[in-house]
Amino acid sequence: MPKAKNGNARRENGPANAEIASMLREMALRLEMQEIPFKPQAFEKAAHTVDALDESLEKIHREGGLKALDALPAVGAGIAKRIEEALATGRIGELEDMRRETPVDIVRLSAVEGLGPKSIRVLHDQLGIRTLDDLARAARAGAIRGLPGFGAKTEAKLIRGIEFLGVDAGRLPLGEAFALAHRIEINLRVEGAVRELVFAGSLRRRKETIGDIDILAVTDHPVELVEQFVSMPGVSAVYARGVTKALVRLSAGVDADLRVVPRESLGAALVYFTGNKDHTVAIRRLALERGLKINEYGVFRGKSRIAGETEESVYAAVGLPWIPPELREYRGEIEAAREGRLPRLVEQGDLLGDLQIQTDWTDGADSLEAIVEAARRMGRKYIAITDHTRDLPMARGNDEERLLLEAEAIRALDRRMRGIRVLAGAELNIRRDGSVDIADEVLAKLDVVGAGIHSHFNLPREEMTRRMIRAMENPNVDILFHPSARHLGRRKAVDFDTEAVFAAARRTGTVLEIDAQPGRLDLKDEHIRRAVEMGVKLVISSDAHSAAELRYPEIFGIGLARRGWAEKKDILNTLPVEKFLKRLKGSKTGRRAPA
DNA sequence: GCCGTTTTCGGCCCGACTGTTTTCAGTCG
Repeated sequence: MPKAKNGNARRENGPANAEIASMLREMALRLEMQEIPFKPQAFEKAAHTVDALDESLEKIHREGGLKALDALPAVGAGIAKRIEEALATGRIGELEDMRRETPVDIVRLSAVEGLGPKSIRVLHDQLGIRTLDDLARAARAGAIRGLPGFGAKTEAKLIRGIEFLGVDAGRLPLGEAFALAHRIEINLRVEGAVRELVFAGSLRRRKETIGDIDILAVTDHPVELVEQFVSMPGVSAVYARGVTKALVRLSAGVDADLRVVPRESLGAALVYFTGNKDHTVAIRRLALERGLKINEYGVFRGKSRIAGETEESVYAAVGLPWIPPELREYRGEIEAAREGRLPRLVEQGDLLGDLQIQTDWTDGADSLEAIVEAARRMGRKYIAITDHTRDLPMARGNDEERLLLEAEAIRALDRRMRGIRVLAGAELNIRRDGSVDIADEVLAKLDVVGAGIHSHFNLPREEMTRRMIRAMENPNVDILFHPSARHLGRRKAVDFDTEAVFAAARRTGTVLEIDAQPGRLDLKDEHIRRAVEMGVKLVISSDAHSAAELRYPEIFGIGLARRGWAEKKDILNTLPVEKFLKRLKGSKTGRRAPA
């Protein structure tokens, strides 16, 4: 759960980092639409920096002024001034001008797959399209084919893209919900009225998208707390407010629900508001069978309350051990609990290594040295540096020569470092035919080789499956990175035969990655569960592109693995480095022993 | 607009693919 830093919590009234980052991104899109060279990338990079920051811009500016902003990577004098303006006024004047000049909803339009700023400009100039609705109407009416550069296929693709966006409308990706929850917590804790504050619902279950944010609070000042809640920044409408309950709409597009509960009912309320509906119904049914009644206030026999302060007491009352929140989806967890065969899930603190990290050798924001030092400080015992390879020129991917050069730099750094082992690796590109973009003899010299799909996302299932299996059959490919290649809310998972791919992973000794980037969360929970059942080994890695992202495995990855019923023994990077490498290389078929 | 073990000015966006073309523009990340 997000925790406010002790003591110095401040009410955050200015725009959050994420909001400023989106303003900068929108400026990049609009500059691109105007076909202004180079500036778009500059704004895009700056937005990335802001997203990856550990501290709030507001704090950085308060403590170090304009100079401190200017010192941030990819932020220079120009963007620093715009950030300062945004902090002071909540807006960037230049962005407002651009919006007035071309009033299109470029953010949502460019979220449609295959639709970029140049095309948006054409659609606006020729058809007056401003919004996603305009676009959907025009596409369905067949008004888009026939525009210069557009044809029937593009039109159909746009319709598919719009429909895909609509599927998840009204739900937030876990990463965004998490950040939002963190801000809410800070705002509620600032006055000191809260004794306990916990998030329940799908956020606590770490579901990949969140429909609303459920908050439980214990307080001696319920009226004040509710008042604080409904008047905090980011609330766009108040649906309900009472002494024990308030429901608001957030400008981020989801609802937040606050319930004030008595201390002695916190466990019962957590059970009541955490599980999905089926899980909760099943628990209440078990209670009925025993002549008990469960509600959000406790477990009752007749009028006497027999449990409810802790979750354990509630589950115990119906004859079950405590069930971890991530399992409460009614997917067999109740039977497993009753029969004493709940998995011993991987836990926070179990991870010793991180196997996918990018640096500024390619598209990462931080230097090799900086990221290794950050990993060491957070307690990692080993990390693999896996910069991109040549097929990804936009990420300045390494060719063989540069890859070996980087490996040398990594090994030199490893010799200097104490307390952390630094492994030389790469993130290869899997080509359309399943081959990879770096020669075998070079791969054989690396410690950790991951390969992932970065193009040709729409191959038919059989071809995609063959492609993935062929990549895993390469004796030098240790890990399949972000196996389904999805981008939450933006790009669907590629279509592949999971049974065949997982079987091949097992047969070839290839490890599957659980990519903890909040935009990826890949593999997803049910695939993790199936992979575990099939005996496939997994790693949880950050896919970090900056030091701040190194914490993704703990924030998102562990929860995801737990949703997939993964135990510590299923996750290879819970092993110490020597054992890890032995397992990684030893299980791989067709691999010649290193000379 | 940002950046500097090639540079305080002149580089940065590289290449494959798709769908639209009939030699190319836009998107991908």
